[in-house]
Amino acid sequence: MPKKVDHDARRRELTDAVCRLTLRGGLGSVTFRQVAAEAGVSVNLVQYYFGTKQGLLDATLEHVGERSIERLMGWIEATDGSAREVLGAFLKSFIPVDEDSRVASLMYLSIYTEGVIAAMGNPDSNETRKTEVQMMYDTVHEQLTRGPLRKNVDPAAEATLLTALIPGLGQYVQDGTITADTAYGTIDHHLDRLFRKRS
Amino acid sequence: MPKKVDHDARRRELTDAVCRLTLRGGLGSVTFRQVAAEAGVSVNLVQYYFGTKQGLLDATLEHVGERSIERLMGWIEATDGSAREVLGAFLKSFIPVDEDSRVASLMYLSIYTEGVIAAMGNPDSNETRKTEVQMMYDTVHEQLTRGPLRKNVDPAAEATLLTALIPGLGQYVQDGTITADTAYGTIDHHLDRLFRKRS
DNA sequence: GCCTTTGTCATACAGCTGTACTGTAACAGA
DNA sequence: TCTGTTACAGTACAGCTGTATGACAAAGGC
Repeated sequence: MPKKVDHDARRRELTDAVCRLTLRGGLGSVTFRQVAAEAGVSVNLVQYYFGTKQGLLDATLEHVGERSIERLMGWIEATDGSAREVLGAFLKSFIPVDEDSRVASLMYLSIYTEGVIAAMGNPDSNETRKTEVQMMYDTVHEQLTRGPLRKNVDPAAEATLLTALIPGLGQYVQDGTITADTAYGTIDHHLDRLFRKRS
Repeated sequence: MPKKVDHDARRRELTDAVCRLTLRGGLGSVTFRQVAAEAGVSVNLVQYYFGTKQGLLDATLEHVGERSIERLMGWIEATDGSAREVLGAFLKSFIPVDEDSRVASLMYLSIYTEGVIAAMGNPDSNETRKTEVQMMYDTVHEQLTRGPLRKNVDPAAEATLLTALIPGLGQYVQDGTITADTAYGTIDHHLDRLFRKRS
């Protein structure tokens, strides 16, 4: 096989270009030609590596997701391992604070939401999204059950609330309605309401 | 002046067509030609009444918003006027339950979010969105201050949480992740946590 | 009765889109 | 050294988009 090229690296270069474009001009400005120009390659190269446009967007989301998970792992390792701390780190990881998490948040809000909107009329597919939300719910629920919770706190009900709350907080931080600190404060404040303080 | 035509009615026919199309195939399927076909008129008529496409979308959002407000007013009048009940009605009005509110929720999620995404790189404009969110926050905050609240409940912090929570709940109901009853339950449960029960 | 305005249609246009096709330089294995 | 595969570029194509232009029927004011 001739001309050994690191495919993964090349693909990442291109999906990075997608991220930069989205960050600048929104998803609407992400076209094959724009991506090619941004990455300094030919249009066909983008096709060559991703085939279709949906393939490009899917790969972008995947790459962004991978980096988000890596970031999250780092955060969790920095905690004391208690349910309260781990859950806090998990929830806060969805709040865009630096360039990386801003990109992640934006890409998810863009591609993801677009997919949801497009697949809204017909109830087929839309599966991946549900499982993603379900995973978030499950994670939150799992940490909540680890406790220690205050009296009359229902893990299932609170997991639903938190799972619905976090994307909204992230979005408001993203568009500058509130600051990241306010979002953090909201999360901490609510977690204080759920968890018993340990002595 | 010849050929008297009810402009408002005509415009509403066209924006209704936009809603139906969005409900079926997402915002991506809303084009001048599709709208014209759906409404059974010529392409140019859509231009004639709205000029540009942005004008069409803006008018659609406006019409949807008007009907949402009417619906909300009805709900509020059905309450006992207490802060707890009024706030509950206000928050629940954002949860899509019937065809009307489903359309409202979807149109906002679509047009609105798209606008936010598009205007994300450049921090200009984006004003209208902020004021909308601000209005929601203000309304929630106003009702919270009416009380009676439990001890140690901060209206500002809780208004932030609720304002971020509601869109997420609405979206999950929209895509079938949770039921409307679950969303209602989440809202009621949380309001119970904030308000003192009156005897 | 005529004329101007208004509502409506049909069609044209330039631009952009995703995708397909053709060509070609470089390198690996024979 | 030859050959087949790989990584890329250039360009063509069909389709769709929003928008502009031109024509035409109808109806009220003079």
